[in-house]
Amino acid sequence: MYMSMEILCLNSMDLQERVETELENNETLERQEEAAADGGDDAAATQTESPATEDADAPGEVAEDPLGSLEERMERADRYYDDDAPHGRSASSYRGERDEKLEAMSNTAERSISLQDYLEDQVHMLSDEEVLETMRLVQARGDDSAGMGEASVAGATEVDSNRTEESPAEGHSQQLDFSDEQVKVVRELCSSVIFNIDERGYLMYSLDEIRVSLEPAPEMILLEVALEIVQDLDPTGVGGRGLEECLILQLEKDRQDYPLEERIIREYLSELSHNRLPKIAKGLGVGIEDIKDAKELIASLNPLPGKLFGGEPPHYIKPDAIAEEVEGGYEVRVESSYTPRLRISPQYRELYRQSRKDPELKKYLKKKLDNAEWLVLAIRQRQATLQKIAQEIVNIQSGFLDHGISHLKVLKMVDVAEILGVHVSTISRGISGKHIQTSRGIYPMKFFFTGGATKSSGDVEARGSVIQRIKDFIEEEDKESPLSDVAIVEKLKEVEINISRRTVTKYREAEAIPSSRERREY
DNA sequence: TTGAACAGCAACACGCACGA
DNA sequence: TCGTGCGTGTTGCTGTTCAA
Repeated sequence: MYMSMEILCLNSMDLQERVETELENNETLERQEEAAADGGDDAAATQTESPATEDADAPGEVAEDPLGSLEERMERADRYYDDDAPHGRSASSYRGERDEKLEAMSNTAERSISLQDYLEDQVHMLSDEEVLETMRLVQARGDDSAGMGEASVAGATEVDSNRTEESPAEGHSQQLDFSDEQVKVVRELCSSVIFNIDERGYLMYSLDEIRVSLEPAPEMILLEVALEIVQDLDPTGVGGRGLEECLILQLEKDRQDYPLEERIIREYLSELSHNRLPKIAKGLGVGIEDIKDAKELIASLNPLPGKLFGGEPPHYIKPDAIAEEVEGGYEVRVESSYTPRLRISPQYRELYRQSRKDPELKKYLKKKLDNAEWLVLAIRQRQATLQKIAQEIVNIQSGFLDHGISHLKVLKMVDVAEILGVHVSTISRGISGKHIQTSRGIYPMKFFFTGGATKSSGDVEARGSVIQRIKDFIEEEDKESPLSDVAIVEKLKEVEINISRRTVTKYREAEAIPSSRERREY
């Protein structure tokens, strides 16, 4: 049973892998479709001897086996799979109908281009003239800074100071000759800069650090040109050295002046994130309305431009069970189409029968056939157990399927275990890592097992339902005077849900709902 | 082979104190 | 007034062992 428990624990994708491994390692197992193509004929395989009786000394003396001979059991195992096809409907048509849905669920997305590749492509597309243009711009900025002297440098525009902060001296002393060689070097340095951009789209290291990491170390002004080029690429904001520069770059790209927004980003970003608008207004000496407008514009910027690209490939889930609506209820079908349909090879059965004179071969074949039989039956048992558990879950949580999260009921594994008459560990292993497809989407089976809060009436409300109530309260609150967590506790008490303020706070945080201060609209 | 019993662990819920 | 951190008790899940 340990072994069948092992099969029960596997989700459909792991089971598929396990079956493939078994097919590779056990020649007595074969796919049914392969067998059909080979013209395999089970009926031709006559029962002449069974491994269950092989050890009996006297011929014809059959050891008692309540399950019957191994071959009988093998035949049964094969029939189990034959029975798997829905009755009254050909397996092929049935499969054909759901193929589309399954394909939609399991198809793999085209590999998305990485941010680095996207940026590199844009650099390759740049003409030499565009590179030279940026070189002239950076050179002019350096000349201006040098001309203004130290006092003037301090008064230079914030953006310029931001862009040259890495190299206050080099910009003045270094000169560009605008040669083809320098253009080529700048292009190479663009690749170095791009290489040091993280998945957020931010430059991970200072230009100084990047410079010393290169062999030979390039002139700083060329590295500045490279960064300038990269920061001008799409997506806007890429190559910023932190959130502040990232946002400023996006404002600049708009080719309009946003002095208030820039000051807020530079001086009050932390206050802005905590919605402390009055403090910002007071600090900048402007009206709250202006701050609100500025906040709206800043909120429209993308703080993580790199997140639009690549990253981890999406994780596709193959549901292990599918809940389908039937007249007035839900019916669960365990999804078995990902796992090859198995059977025990008639050729090896025949070989086993003929191996009487070769004890070594016979012993070997018996072991393989036993394993094959066990696997076929264990998979069958897994399907049955999974079907029962999933059906019970769907029966209990049908309110959720009909009406949504607010109707999710409190459900413990022990409840389902009691109903099905199995041990709680069977439920735990049965749902582990498995998903069920419902009309509301694909959910981990664990999702349906949830604790909750006890109401004063003695009823229990599921955690998800309590969270939904909190969300509803917040949705309806006066935005100028949002509900504090204590106020939410009081409102929950009105509907007989008694949980502490701390619990409300935890729920709110889990749902990434801002605090009342942060929600307040001025 | 099955499931009961147990221990270990993690998550949850709570109270309290403290600081903004 | 509210958010946050910490310590503690409770609950449920999981892994392991062992007896029937």
